[in-house]
Amino acid sequence: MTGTSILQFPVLSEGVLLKRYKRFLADVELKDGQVVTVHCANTGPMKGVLHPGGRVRVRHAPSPKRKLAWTWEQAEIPSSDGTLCWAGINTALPNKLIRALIEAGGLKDQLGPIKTIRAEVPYGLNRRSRIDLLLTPDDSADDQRPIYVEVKNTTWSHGDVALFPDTVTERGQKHLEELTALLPDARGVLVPCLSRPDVIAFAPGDSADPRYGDLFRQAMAAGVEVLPCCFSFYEDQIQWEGVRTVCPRL
DNA sequence: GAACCTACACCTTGACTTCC
DNA sequence: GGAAGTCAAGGTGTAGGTTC
Repeated sequence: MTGTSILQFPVLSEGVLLKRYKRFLADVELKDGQVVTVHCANTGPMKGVLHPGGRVRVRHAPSPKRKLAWTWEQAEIPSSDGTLCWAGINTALPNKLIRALIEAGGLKDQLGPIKTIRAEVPYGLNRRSRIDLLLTPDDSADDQRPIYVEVKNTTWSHGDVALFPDTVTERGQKHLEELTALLPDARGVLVPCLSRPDVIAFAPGDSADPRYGDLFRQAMAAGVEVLPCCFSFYEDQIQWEGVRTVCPRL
């Protein structure tokens, strides 16, 4: 079912990134010349996708509850083959994307038939962490263990290999340890959401966070499953490009 | 009991402040 | 100087209270 639309939404507006500042904010010049301040839903260093002067897509979502009416959703980036492609930068999107993918049966081969999906379920030490998705296998599944799914968004790449993290992430390290600790009573699944279509594999970003790389390899050796899911981004939808291979080390 | 609303916790990471 | 805590914006889901 690769190439099928997983999420659809109203057409995004296109503009040019002027500058990003205070990590949460960016100024974008829209096609009509209007300059708007947009919420940047990605507080990380955004390696590989932060290109002032480059084209971006933003969503208009005015609300009394929001200070900013615009949200930065996508950025045009140079792809591994030298052409241009669009990448998703909103870190809140991958959870929805992976949930929609599972509900559509896109990971049935890897996860088996699923009965229920719950989001943000407390788990881990003192239940102070929350797993992104907790899956309950269908009664017909061979493996009846609950499936804990941790989703990570990545836009960084080296050549055609996607990398995560792009900076030291203690939280990411903790998530790997907690996923490993769930074994063997449950299945622990790490889903790197590859928010760019030009990558063919996934590897841990050792150069950014060597400890994360070590924990990643330990987790895989212990039985944590890794399912890098690749997506392509359009102005009105997101399509699934399939599961990519895992390189334990770049 | 169902539906709705509100409050709260957590998630993302880096800059800044406070304290030892 | 280093460690720890706080804060920033917005989204999401859960828990609990209220209403019908």
